[in-house]
Amino acid sequence: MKLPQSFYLREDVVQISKDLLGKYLVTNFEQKITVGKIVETEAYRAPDDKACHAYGNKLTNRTKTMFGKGGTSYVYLCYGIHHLFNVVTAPKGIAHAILIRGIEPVGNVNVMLQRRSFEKLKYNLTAGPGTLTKALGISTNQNGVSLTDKKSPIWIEDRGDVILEKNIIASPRVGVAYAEECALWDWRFRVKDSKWTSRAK
DNA sequence: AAGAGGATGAACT
DNA sequence: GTTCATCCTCTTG
Repeated sequence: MKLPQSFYLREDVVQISKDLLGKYLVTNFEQKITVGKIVETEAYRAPDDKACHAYGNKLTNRTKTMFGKGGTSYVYLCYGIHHLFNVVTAPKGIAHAILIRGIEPVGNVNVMLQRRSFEKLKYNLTAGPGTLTKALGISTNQNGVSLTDKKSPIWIEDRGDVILEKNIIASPRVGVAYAEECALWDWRFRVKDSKWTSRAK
């Protein structure tokens, strides 16, 4: 079943990041439904997190999506190449977001292979925030869309999988060395033993 | 108006 | 381990 708005409106973005592990990210573009099980996430939290785009509650044309109501998508272009998909959480006005960093392909895998120009299935099909968006067909066109509307092309499902706390590995976030002391926070979460997470650096 | 740099990935040596 | 593709966003003047 589709996660309800209440799931996203909570204010503990770190807890929600862990809750998202084992949930299913689904997209539906051009009548092609693709599904991936979430196995890696990262939390970002304004105003105190220096790694967050909205650090200090900085409001710009880009970050305004993060201030929206929990349960919307935040997609932005990274390095001019990669479209990174985030889930906005907390009530409107609080800029929290969760970057989806890794999924395990489980539905319509052949469509994902096509989108990535892969001949056959390999672990790097969907490991990493820039690759999974390509496999699922997500781009900055979907910035700000709802994840809970009936007609939304992106949503997240709970299919009953439970990831035990002991099977969640927490570590520092990747690529945020500039964030000083916040770079050490263990806000990156992944499912232990999953082969579909991005490689640690 | 211009310039620097980024929540990365892939292809190199 | 290193390099580079590539463009939007934000800061500065």
